[in-house]
Amino acid sequence: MLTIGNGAVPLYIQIKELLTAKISKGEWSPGSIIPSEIQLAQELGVSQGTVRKAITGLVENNVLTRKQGRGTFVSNHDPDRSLFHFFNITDNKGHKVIPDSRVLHCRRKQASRMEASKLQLAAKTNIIRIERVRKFSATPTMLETITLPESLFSSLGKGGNYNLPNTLYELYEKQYGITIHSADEKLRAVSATMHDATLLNLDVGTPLLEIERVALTLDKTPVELRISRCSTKNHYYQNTCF
Amino acid sequence: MLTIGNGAVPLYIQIKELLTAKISKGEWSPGSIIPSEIQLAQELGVSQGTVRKAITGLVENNVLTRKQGRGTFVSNHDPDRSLFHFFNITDNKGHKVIPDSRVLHCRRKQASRMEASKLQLAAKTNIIRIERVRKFSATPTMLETITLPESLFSSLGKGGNYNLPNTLYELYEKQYGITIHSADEKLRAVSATMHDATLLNLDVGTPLLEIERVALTLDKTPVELRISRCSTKNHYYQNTCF
DNA sequence: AAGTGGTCTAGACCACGTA
DNA sequence: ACGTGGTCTAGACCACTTG
Repeated sequence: MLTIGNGAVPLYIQIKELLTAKISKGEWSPGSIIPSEIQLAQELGVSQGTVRKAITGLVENNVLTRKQGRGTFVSNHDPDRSLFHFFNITDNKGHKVIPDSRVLHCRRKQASRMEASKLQLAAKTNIIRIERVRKFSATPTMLETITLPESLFSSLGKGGNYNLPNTLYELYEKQYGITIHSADEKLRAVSATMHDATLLNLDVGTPLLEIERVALTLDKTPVELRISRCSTKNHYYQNTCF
Repeated sequence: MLTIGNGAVPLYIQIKELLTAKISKGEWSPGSIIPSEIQLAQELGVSQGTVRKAITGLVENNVLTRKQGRGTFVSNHDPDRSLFHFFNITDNKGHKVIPDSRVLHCRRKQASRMEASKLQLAAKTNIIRIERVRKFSATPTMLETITLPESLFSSLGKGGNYNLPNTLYELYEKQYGITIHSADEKLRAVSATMHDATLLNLDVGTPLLEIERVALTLDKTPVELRISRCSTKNHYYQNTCF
């Protein structure tokens, strides 16, 4: 089962990859319990300590979640014990407030050059493009354009059903079996266009914070492109560096 | 030496705090080697595994650095094996390029309300305020205003010596014994003022990315406030979320 | 009571760097 | 050759959850 030998990859790394693969392949699904450390150790023919070290690494990566006395679980996007927020916007007091959202439209199109490139799709692949406004305490603050490969989310928003939940990543997981695990964000300052200005109730040319996010699954496949244009009059983007 | 008992804090956590304290107090200085795991285990009357677990935690926090065959060292800001970059600006291809910098002035003032608040100083405490322009491949791109408590950096920039190094954190460490360990950043989009526009060779009103950074020591004392206003025409702020 | 993760120990062996 | 960190084992005991 496991490779062993001189100059080889450490056992706990191999186990980490093995467990990661099981989750990526959907053999263990988000929220479900995995075998106990002792059980895994027996199956793999290693000591409990080695399995433990592998699991510890995955817990630190937010892939698994341990619950003392209960067991170890595959992390998920449930709203309570949420995987993580991915939401770095706070109000001017530093409080994280989740906005509500109103979908403006949800259209099927061919990927633009930029979308195809960011999502690593062939040119003109079919995509779903959602546009929505997010409000913080009744003030429209963010304008989001979300692009998804049609092949992975084929039923999404069909039949004019724009009543999408606020927490899309939960939907991706439950409805389409796709768990977002990490995201790359690029931030720039831009000027509000006429379109932005109308929807966010601002003057044309107002500086906006543009967040271009590519969301990735556990195996680093890009599955969502999200471009947010955000008024930073009463909010800011918060990041802590170590 | 160590507290033990039921419901107590785990040993490895206590050791972690003990080691952290030694570094905070300057008993072990940046770049220097600490006693071996075996030595520490004997001194503290615990097993090597427990010391190891404590050290592992600090390595993950970038407080210590392990070198196989040599020993464990207190992390520092040396340019080669650098502690970390704290620099999230990249060019449009995603390459991290370190800019050069030109100091415009370095003045002794009383802290503004905002500066006193962010640095947790009493009102009107003496501070040093540095303003500098940073260029990426000869193009002026960032305008930085750096505020430091005068009490900690008393000799800095005295006698009109504005010839400050590009990597200030290295200077703080070597010259003033202050090691920056983490930083909180708040990002907003703002309009270029006349002042910004002149120095960055832009039009007034151009959107700029403003980064307000408070840099902290290991014991979470704020020691630097840095406000950067950055043109994002050819660069962006990069962040990866997990 | 039984099973799970969480802490801690003692010791073996390996890989690496220095002298 | 020696000392360092890196991996791995086997087993003890504790804390927490569930039946």
